[in-house]
Amino acid sequence: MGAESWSLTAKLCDSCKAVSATVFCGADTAFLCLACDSKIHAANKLASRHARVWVCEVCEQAPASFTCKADAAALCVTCDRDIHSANPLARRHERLPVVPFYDSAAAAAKSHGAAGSASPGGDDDTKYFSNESDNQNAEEAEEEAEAASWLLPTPNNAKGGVDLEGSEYKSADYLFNDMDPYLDMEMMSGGGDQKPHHHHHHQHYNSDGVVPVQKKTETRHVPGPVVDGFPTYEIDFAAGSKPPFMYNFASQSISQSVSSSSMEVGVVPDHNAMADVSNAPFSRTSGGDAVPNPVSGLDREARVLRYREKRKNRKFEKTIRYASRKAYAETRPRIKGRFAKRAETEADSLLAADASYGVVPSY
DNA sequence: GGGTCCCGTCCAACCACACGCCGCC
DNA sequence: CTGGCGGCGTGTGGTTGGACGGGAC
Repeated sequence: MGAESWSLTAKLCDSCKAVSATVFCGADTAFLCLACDSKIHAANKLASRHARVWVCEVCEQAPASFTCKADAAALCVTCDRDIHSANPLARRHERLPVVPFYDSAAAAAKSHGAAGSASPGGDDDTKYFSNESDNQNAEEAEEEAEAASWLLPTPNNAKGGVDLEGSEYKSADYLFNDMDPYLDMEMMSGGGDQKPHHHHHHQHYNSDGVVPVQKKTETRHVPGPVVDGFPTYEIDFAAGSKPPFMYNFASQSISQSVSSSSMEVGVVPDHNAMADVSNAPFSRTSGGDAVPNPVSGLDREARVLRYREKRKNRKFEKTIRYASRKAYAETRPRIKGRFAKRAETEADSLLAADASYGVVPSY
């Protein structure tokens, strides 16, 4: 799964014009495929210092500006707003400004699993959840980090362990202060999110849920004015931290029609709003020459739909941590679906089978 | 419009046990 | 400090009962 599987045309590599672009080089203002990126940016020392970012996974037309941990996706400003302005839960997704990489895109893809976008080689499932990889430790660390990003601090934690003056608690509070509590409940169930430990749909907003929140990181997100229910950020990067590779994040009226929830419940998008969104220009922080307008409203709608489906399949599948346990569970006897005690004879035969396994029988 | 019934959908709970983890020696 | 051992907790999947939503009456 990946860029190739998207039926709509992704932006082509500015260099070879043959393959869809997966990275964007700000210095060159060029969209490049993996191969060309490696070729070009390994050419000399100067080129190797070009900061690159992934191309947005949704529109595949613009440089990613944010990485959504919950969606495990890199999104451009417009798509980020499309998707995360939809509802309170989506708004709570922890998004971090995309950090540019200077290494080869292939290497960056390996080291920045969740930060990647339109996946190099096309298979971001592998990137996010490669289960048989050689790089087991890095993978586990990545998984842990991702899992951690999903944990919602309980109010107790927020009050006790987290500085109330910090942005973490305040931002969550901020994000919820205007929410419609009955909006987008299906995010938790229909969307296949990690299961809440409470009963049924209407109880999903709980303090101990697993819905991620905007968390305090090395960056400080200072909520600005809410634009149509969506906060505008002023991101203040702490001294010492690298400035993010960002594009403008202009306040703009935005419809909530293009959203995870609306898509998932089949609400017909407001095409006027779609056009409004898709026509939103994104300009570069430097240079000022405009990047081509991403995609039409319908294209965007289709892309977002595909993205949603992709995310659903990818992100919310049950994660098997121990394949051996899975294998064992599948072979265990059951009674009405419940694990049953293994009959002694069966256990004996299994033991015998184990004992004899690999032993050359003697006659 | 409100109440009741029925049907379809969703999901937490249940079970046994191998294995990972941790403390102890 | 290291390795072995033992105990405890965790994770695993198919089925089911209960709860809920929505439509019909």
